Amino acid sequence: MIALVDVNNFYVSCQRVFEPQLNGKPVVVLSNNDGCVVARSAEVKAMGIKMGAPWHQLRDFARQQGIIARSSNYALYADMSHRVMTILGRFSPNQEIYSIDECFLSFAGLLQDHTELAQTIRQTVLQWTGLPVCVGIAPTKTLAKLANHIAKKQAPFNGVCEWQKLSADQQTEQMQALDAGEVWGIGRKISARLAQEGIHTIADLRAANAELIRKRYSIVVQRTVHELRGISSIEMEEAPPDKQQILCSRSFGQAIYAEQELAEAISTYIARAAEKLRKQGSVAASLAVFIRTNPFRPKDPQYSQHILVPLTQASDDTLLLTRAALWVLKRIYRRGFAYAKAGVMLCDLQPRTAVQGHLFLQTADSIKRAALNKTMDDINRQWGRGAIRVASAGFNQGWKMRQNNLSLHWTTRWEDLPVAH
DNA sequence: TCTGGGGTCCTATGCCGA
DNA sequence: TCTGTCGGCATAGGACCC
Repeated sequence: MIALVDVNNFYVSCQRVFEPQLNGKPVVVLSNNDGCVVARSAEVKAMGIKMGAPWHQLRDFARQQGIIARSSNYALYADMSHRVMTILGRFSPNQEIYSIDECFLSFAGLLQDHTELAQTIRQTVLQWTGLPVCVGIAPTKTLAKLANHIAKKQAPFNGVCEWQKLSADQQTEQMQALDAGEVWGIGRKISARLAQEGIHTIADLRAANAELIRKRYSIVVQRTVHELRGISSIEMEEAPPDKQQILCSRSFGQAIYAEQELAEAISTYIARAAEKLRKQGSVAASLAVFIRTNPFRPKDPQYSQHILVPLTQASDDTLLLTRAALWVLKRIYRRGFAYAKAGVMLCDLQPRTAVQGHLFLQTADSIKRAALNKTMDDINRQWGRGAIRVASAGFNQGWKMRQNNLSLHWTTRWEDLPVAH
């Protein structure tokens, strides 16, 4: 049996832990650059505001309705997530952290009543972190997700839905009441196609011909059908696999024109990506850079370009990767465009231990260089990101993203530590 | 003025050599 | 030698997730 534990309105709930005056009020958290709505409190959902809605279109309405906005504070969410996951890990020997706010726990071989245990989990997480969670329990991951959804939406469940405790008729009723698009793995496109074939509800999808589904859609959708029938087809993952690619991209606070400014942004992103790369002990054998104008302003001249280049030797060195990325930037940069976004991607990742030496490359400095990178990582960990950086990352950074409603870093910065009176 | 960021997996396609 | 086929591989793009 598998439990899915999920924090309700995670980002909003994190904000409320440290700003209790936000409880009961309509609150949204905005994406990077204060672009669109990425988390909504129950009050905001009730107003019909959609996930992903552009904030600039909502601002007037929000002001009228008294909606409170916060810029996203990822340092806070990452830290709170870590606390929640650590607590949840105590309840099962087998935990798969699926995203920043949810994880699967294996309840296999557990003697205790599952619903009781899930209630204990809810109380513990709430008491120790201040965050509300709901739990879905079922024989497959897809059903556990569905049960979690039901636990969240239907008050009588009191935050926990154990699928097996519903009768067959109740299970069917629940599935008939929900659109197929609510199922984990069925997105907008596939649910639209399913609807054309008369498959509207989850019950319809469960009853569909799995072989036909495989032919018309994909093996992924077929697995989902099996999972809905209680046949486990998506396994628990013990350890998170190493990343296959590492991407860092941002929209700019305002449009930028100069190659110099793009170079600063690219340097900053490479430094961040390389840091992640070193953290997982990998090296990158190729690297991509992209820049683009704002596609939401079709009347402006548009330009979007990216190039992927192989590196002579796979590396995790910030300086080397920066040099390569700036070289690529020179190739794709065109004057006269209003650039809105840029990014870098590190690809063809390999374990550092598996790197092949290069016959013609000097590596005399490589040990020194590794030490330098480690020192930079140490300094930035202790003093905050960007405390030490490559000069090409610049010092003005006029392209930095907007964060007009950023809260304090209550749990990760000493000077922001809340004071109790 | 103002529309996120970071991933994964799968399929289709085209090329190459056997 | 020519032609057809097939599997493997790389790549691009689409779909999904949060």
